[in-house]
Amino acid sequence: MDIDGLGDKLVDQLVRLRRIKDAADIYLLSLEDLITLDKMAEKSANNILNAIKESKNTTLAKFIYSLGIRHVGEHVAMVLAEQFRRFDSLQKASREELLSIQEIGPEIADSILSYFSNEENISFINHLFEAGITIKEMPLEKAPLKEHPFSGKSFVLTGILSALTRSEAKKFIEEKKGKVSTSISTKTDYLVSGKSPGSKLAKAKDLGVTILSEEEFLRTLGER
DNA sequence: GGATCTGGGCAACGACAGCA
DNA sequence: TGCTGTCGTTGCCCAGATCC
Repeated sequence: MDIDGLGDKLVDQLVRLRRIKDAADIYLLSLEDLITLDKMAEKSANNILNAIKESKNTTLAKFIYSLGIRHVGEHVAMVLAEQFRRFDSLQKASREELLSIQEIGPEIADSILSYFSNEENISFINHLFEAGITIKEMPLEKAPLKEHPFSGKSFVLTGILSALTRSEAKKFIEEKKGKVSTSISTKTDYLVSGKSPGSKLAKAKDLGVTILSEEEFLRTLGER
């Protein structure tokens, strides 16, 4: 659910002290529950409570990703959200429906079916909704986007970006119908190179990939 | 000011999907 | 069936925020 400030050490403490039994209990935590933890004062506790509150209203893709279904990461979760639009539709999906989706093969389909056939998982999902999680509605039909230079192109990001974070850059590319990958291949169209680029820059040059500086990327992003 | 924790970033590796 | 490209996971490092 991408809650800022809630890392593994804190979760460890919360579980150890029996403040939470599963992830849904995080949404029932109070200031008193947090403030008594090690290395936790009022400021941090309030930051975490705000982050928890903000994460309650989430997107379908993020919610699917957060369930931790094997083989379903951020990308596959987005594919499933685009396809099914509603969480209950995904829950009821048949193997055939899942296999008919581009990028979903038998392993992933079986993993999803297995997850939703487990009663413990269903009870956990119900617990999350009872704790106040809401999923933002997805429009039935997406408004047609004007063709953008990034549309249909494959991107890889390297180095430190100064004007935006990687996740923001990724979000912007995806909004323009581009795709973000983690490794350079012959199918990569653009490498966006920030400060202190890694080995990807050399590989991109070898493969003749177009290299964009952060400034060029932002300028092109603003086009159309 | 040191200690601790988190988040961001990179790299490596295994697993998966798609294709010939 | 093997190959290629992509994705997910994990581990490591570093910088920044916060606590004590």
